[in-house]
Amino acid sequence: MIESEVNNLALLLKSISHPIRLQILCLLQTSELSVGEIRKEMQTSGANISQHLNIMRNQGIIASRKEANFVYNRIADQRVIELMKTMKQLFCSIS
Amino acid sequence: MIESEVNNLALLLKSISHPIRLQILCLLQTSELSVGEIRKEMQTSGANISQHLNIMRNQGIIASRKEANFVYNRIADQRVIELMKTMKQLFCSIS
DNA sequence: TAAGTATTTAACTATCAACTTAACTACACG
DNA sequence: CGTGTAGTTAAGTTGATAGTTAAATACTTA
Repeated sequence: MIESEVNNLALLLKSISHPIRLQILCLLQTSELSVGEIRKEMQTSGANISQHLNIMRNQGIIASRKEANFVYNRIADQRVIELMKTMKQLFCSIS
Repeated sequence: MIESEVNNLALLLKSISHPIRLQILCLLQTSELSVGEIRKEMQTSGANISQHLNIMRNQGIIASRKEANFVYNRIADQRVIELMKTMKQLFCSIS
């Protein structure tokens, strides 16, 4: 791994190394969801979720589209979906 | 993923989400190395490397053995080796 | 045992990350 | 228009993280 790759990968990992962000990525593995739909599955404020989504948007991991007054979110990078799959297989009992 | 798995995985990812720690893991992919040998490959102080190694030891990712006055380090968890391989394949041009 | 090498630890400073609250924007619909 | 709902943003507080320096430990060898 060259230096820039190490740095970029560290940034990417940092942006997913938080329980709330990991859980959001799990939820988005199969389908696009609005902020409110994500929120229903988690125990924190909407502001907090919005901030965590923003961290991942800034990293290019999550893309959003607005429809009416809902914002629908999806995983923007297929490699992150693959990475999540691998991590589930390696670190979870039932993936 | 259940809640405890999400939390543990977040801790694990956090402990590798730093350029220095990622680079150390790269170096240790194939062989065990002393702190000094690791240091030669990197641009930071020995104290700093020791601190980063300690973060990964506390997480159970790295195991160390002492021989004479060298401390040899290796990746203690085969799953982390697998994870590194996957990340290289996904995010590096030449893995 | 004294001096040298390898590594760790402690103390400190600076920077960053997370959460809360409240204010704000955007859109829908009566 | 005004009200309600969805989501974002800003400000402030608190706690965590990173790096530097210096001191301490552990071992080796003369």
